[in-house]
Amino acid sequence: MAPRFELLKTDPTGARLGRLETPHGVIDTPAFMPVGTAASVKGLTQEMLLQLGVQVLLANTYHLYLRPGHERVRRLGGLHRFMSWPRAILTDSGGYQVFSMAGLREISDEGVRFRSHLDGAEHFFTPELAVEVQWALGADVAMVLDECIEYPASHEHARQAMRRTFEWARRSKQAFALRGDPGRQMQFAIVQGGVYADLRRQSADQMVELDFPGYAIGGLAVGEPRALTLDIAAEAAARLPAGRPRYLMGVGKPEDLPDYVAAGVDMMDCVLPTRNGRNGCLFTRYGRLLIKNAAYADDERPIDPTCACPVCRRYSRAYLRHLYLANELLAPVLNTCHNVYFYLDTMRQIRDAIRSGTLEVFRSDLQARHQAGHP
RNA sequence: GGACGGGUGGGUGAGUGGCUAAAACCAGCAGACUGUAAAUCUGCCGCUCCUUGCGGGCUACGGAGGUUCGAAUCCUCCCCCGUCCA
Repeated sequence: MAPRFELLKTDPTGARLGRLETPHGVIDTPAFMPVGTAASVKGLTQEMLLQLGVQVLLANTYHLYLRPGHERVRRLGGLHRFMSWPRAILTDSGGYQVFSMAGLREISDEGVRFRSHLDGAEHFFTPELAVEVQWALGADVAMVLDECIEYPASHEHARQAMRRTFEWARRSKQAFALRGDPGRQMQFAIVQGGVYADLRRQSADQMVELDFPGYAIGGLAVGEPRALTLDIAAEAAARLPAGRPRYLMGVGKPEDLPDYVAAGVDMMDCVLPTRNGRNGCLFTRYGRLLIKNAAYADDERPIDPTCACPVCRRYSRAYLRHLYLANELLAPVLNTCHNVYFYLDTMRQIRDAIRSGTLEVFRSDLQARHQAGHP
């Protein structure tokens, strides 16, 4: 299979410009992927996502396995058809749920025993099952099951999780090979190792040895200081082959995105634009804006006067504040729309900056704006 | 005119002698949120003072007075509101 990732340019900062081909269209990288855990980016319709220019979104293997069930999705023609999404989908494996549902699961080398948060039923998740589910869903990019650990964690604990994640990656690759149609789906490995640089290097080397079409860096942004996130991400990224896409999982704040890109990351995803939008936190070039603040009660300006999104073109802060306080359904919709646009637009600007060799300028401008705050 | 029931902090509404500046919820104010168990969660929410502390002072449960070491809670009178009987 010919490599589908094309590296167009590498910036002196380490930032990369590229494109990833999938059965459902091209992903221009560096890319931001909105999170649609349950086959829905909360608050937005697929039509809105298309209009915003989303090229790829995330869905979650574990959640869709529980509900509506991967076999049902398969019968209904696969996830793209089921949710009427024509572009690319990357499914997370359920490894994050190992972390986030720590109270509801028991982990062993064989796999993870989950107690469903929906009905309490037990489910045994294995690397092989994660492959099977993602195959049934028909994701363009499938992630291997990994063990995402908490922060802080001891070196020994991180080493164990790294070891297990490697073993699972090996099994995942084997299970994936049995499917026999690598043109339909790409499988990405996940580097673990906590915040320990030696483990990260080791984990990356191991995964590269197994040879995957793409590599993710997982287990970060789980509570550690941001500088550490960046250091470890860069440490891991540096070990990964230049010709393969690199996906930093679960990041980040908008002002940090260019830093991750400069660390050599090609893909990112994060719930911040969607979740924070629902919670009234709007991202702008000048930093966060909490729309419920009394200061905006009579403010006729848009969220961000320099933003070209459908929300900023039409609605005032005063109105958006009213919607939020009144608990109107439009509030999360409009807030999420703005935030997702903002993330995508930031990535667009980052790609432009790499192309024109001005990423450093972009970064310092961004930093200056954030320090200055809202005008 | 009579018989019951009721008047509590911005709202609804607990609380029947001290642990009560007074539950809970709502509203309001502020903050958090990083591969989504999140349209969620946290803090503040009578006034005031400062050496910001499980700190001091003041005011407060319709009104006035009383009983008591101590009252939103008990007693008396009055004023409102609701229901029913005349």
